[in-house]
Amino acid sequence: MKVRTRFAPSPTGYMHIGNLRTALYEYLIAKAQGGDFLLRIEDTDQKRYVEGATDIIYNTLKMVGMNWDEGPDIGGPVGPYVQSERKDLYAPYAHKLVELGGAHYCFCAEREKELDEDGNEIICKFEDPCKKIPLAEAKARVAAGEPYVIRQTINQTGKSKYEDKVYGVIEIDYDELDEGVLLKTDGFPTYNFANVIDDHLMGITHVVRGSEYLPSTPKYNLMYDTFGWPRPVYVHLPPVMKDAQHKLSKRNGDASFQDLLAKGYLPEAIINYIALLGWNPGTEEEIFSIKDLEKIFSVDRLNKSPAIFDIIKLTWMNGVYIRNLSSEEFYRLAEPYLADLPSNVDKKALALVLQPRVETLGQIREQTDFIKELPDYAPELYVNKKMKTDIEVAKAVLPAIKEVLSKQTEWNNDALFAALKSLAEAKGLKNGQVLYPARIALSGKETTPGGATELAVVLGREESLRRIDKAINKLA
RNA sequence: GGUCCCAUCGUCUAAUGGUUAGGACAUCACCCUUUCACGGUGGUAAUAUGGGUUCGAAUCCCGUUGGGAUCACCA
Repeated sequence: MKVRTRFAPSPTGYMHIGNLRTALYEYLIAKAQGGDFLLRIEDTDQKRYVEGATDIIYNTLKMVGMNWDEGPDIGGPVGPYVQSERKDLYAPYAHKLVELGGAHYCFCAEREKELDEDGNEIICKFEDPCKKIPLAEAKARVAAGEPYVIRQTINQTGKSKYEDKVYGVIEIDYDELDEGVLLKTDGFPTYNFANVIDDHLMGITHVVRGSEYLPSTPKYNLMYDTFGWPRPVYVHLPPVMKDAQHKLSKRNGDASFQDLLAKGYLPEAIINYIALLGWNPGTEEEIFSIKDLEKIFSVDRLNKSPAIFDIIKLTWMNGVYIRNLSSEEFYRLAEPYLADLPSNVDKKALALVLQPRVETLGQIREQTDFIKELPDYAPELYVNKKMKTDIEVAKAVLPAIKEVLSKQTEWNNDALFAALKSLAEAKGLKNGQVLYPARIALSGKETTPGGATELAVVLGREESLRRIDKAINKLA
């Protein structure tokens, strides 16, 4: 049977990392077996709907190359793919489940959380009195227009059992299971119910979701069984954590895909990194495109313990992707970050020296701020033991540098480097004793994208000479 | 609190009864170098804990500890 998986987000805001990773694994499980990946929007909670959220979902998936085979925008044989558009479809199944003895009508008021004297929530299992109402009587009340919900009926005793692809056999006592609402007063299904119906109707073979559903899965199985439908293969995923205690969450502004993009992370790097958060290929390679992953992904190598999201390793990996870019491609990506530099700056030359030096595009700004304006720097910057330079050396050599540079006709890196190198030889100095002071005079910074002559090329002749002049005056 | 799940370097992970417990990020040192990076080489660093089973345990079993999840007319 052809593998079919689905990504079923609710449109409640931006895409957070844990969500994206779930989508990725769903996509890969399907693609690794030549199966279909579907997109379904779960908007049964009208209160939480956020305008524009579905576009974020579409854009994110497209940007990272997770193309869906069926979905709200492109349709498919088992649509519609938005739950609110499927609304009328659920109630008949709910009523059918009542007939089959898997559910019952309930007329209780909405449950409110009870708190004890310390303000802690009292946890107790809900015993639904409506379960005992004879079906005929319940139907009469429904027919009379009394508001009702349909609640799952759980009469089984003993242990429920199922196998999860990553966690193995899970056994839970039926006693622990709550008789949850399936169809709400407003006629909408709850997530629990809509999921079962949709997954079955859409022919989903592998249900992939967070491990928080591990304890409630027996309830789903009960419904599949009562309807006489085959249970899907379950793949529960451990959470992505912010630290040892906390899950990465939408609240508290934890990194979302959009945040990372804004900071200059590449979609390819993000996908590569999160693929490895909870899965490994079994080899020592770790740089993979999504196409590579489609070939090698396997559920067997999924991990069951939570993984902490480590932005430092992501940053390193992003650097790898940046360095692997062609210089043209890097320039294209870097250009927006170079936009407010003076017009005389040779941005292409600058991009060339920047590429091996940044790990995110966002770092371009901080590395190039000195170009627009020479920062006010301390003379002590001229002191460097390894280069054997200090303020006196700088004082002596800067005027000579100025003279050489002002005579320079060819203003490119090789020519400038040759000129300064012969200056050092003529003066009996080490290269560093000329180049280090020149670099400081040009940038006013301890670390810079490139050496002295590279900076001179970027700044241009006029600005370079002006800055060296300024340095001479500063030290005088 | 009941139930379920998890536990290897700081982090991501490999090792499915026999390895000097491997790799990557981070960190440290050195080399390269026109600073800083990049690149190269090397180092520090882990099986939570106590019992079993076994010739042999990170690996299997039990307890302990620690952490997470779940118990909504949210998904």
